[in-house]
Amino acid sequence: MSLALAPAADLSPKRAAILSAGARLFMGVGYASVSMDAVAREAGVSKATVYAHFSGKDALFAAIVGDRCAAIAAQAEELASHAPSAHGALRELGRLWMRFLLHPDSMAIHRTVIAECTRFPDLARAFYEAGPARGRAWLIRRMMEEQRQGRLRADADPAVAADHLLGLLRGELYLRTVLGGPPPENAAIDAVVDQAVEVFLRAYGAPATLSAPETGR
Amino acid sequence: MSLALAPAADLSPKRAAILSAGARLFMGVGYASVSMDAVAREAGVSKATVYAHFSGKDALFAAIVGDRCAAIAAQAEELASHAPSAHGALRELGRLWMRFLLHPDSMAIHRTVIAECTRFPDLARAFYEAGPARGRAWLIRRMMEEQRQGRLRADADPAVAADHLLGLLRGELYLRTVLGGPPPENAAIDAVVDQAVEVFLRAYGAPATLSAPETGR
DNA sequence: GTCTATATTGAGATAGAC
DNA sequence: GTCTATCTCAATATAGAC
Repeated sequence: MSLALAPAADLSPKRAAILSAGARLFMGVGYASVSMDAVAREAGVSKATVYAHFSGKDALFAAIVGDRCAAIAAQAEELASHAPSAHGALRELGRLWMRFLLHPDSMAIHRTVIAECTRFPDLARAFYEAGPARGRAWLIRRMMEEQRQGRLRADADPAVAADHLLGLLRGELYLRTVLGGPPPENAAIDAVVDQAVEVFLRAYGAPATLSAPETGR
Repeated sequence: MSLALAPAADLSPKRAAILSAGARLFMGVGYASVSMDAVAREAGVSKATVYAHFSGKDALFAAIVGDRCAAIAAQAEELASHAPSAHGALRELGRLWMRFLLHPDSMAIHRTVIAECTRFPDLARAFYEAGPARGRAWLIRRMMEEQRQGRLRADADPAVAADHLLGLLRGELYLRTVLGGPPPENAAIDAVVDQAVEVFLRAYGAPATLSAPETGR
C-alpha cells in the first residue's frame, strides 16, 4: 500500500487521465493558477475533450476533490483496519495517522480545500466529512472501547479525549507543515507522536491498574 | 482594542486606501480572483495610481500580508501584556488566544497564506514568524517561568509543553473553522478552552503542592 | 468522443496629459 | 502623484470537421 492518494482509474481512460492531470496541477499550484489548457496538455488530450467530460473548470475541480475525498475515506478505513488493539500501540496508530496527514499529497489537498473553502463551501464540507470527521468518529469509538476495558479514565468524554489526542498529535508540526514548511522526516514525526501519546496517557490513562476510577475532586 | 487587524494608516492616504481595499479583497476571495481593477475600484483610485505605489500584483499582496503580519505581531504583544500571571488564569490566556485565532480576520489571512504558501514561500515564513512562532516563543518563556515557580512538572520540556497546550487548545475547533466552518461562538470557545486547560494541567501540573518532582522511573 | 481553430472576455500593465 | 484611455496577452469556452 502506498500513502499516495490514487485516483479512480475506472471509466474512460481519457477521463481518468484528465482527473489525474487536474489533480496534479490543482494540488500543485492551486485552483486559479491552473488553466484548462494546462490540464489538457498535461493529460495529453485536447481542450475540447476536457469540456466534453466536464462542464467547466468548477465541475472539474469538484470532481477531482470528490475523487480525492473518496480516496481519503478509503485510506481512513484501511488505517483503521490496521490499527492494533493493544493499549500501548496508541503510538503505532498515531504514527500511521501523522504520516498520512503530513504526507505531501494530503497536505496538498488540505491546502487546496482551505484555499477554496469560501468559494466552494460544499466541497470543504465534503472533504471534512470524508477525512477528518471520519477519522475522528473512528477514534471516538475506539476511545469508548478503551474506556470499557478500563484503560481510559471513566469520567472522560470520549469525543473530547479523541479531539485532545488529535490536537496533541498535530501540534506545531502540522501548523508548520501546512504553512509550507518542509515535509517532516519520519523520525521527527515519531518523536512528536511519542511525546503526544505519553502526555495523553498521563492525562487520560486510568489512574491505576485497578479499574476503580478516581472519586476525589 | 478591537480584535480586527487594523492596517497601518500612515503615509499617503491613497496608499493606505489601496492597502486596506486590497486586504479586504485578497482576504475575502483569495489572491488570484482579485483583479487590479477591483482593487482600484474598491480603493476609489485609478489603476495607474495602484501601479504608482506598487510595482505589481505580487508586490501589493506582499505588502498587504506584511502589513497584517505587523498587526498580528502587535496583537501578540498586546495579548502577552494582558496575560495574567496567576496559575489558574491559564484559562484566561487560552480564551484570549483562541478568540484571536478564530476571529474571522485571523482566519481569513490564515487561509490566504496557506493558499499561497507554495507560490509565496517567503510570505508564509514571514507570517509564521510574525504570528504563531512569536506566540509560541512567548508561551515557552512562560512555561519556563511556571516551572521555576514549581507549578509545572520539572521534567517537562517547556517547548513541548507549549506545543501541547497549543495543540489541545486548537483541537477540532480550529480545524473545522479553518475549513470554512461557521465562526464559533464565544461560549463554544470557552468550553473547549476549559477542557483543554484542565487536561493540560492534569498532564503537566506539578504532581503535588510540594515542589518535589516525581523521582520514579 | 475527439480534434483543430477560433470567438470573446477580462486580466495585468503602460503612455501621456495634468 | 494622479487620471483616462489603451495595449497586449492569456484565459475560458465553443464551432465545426472527423
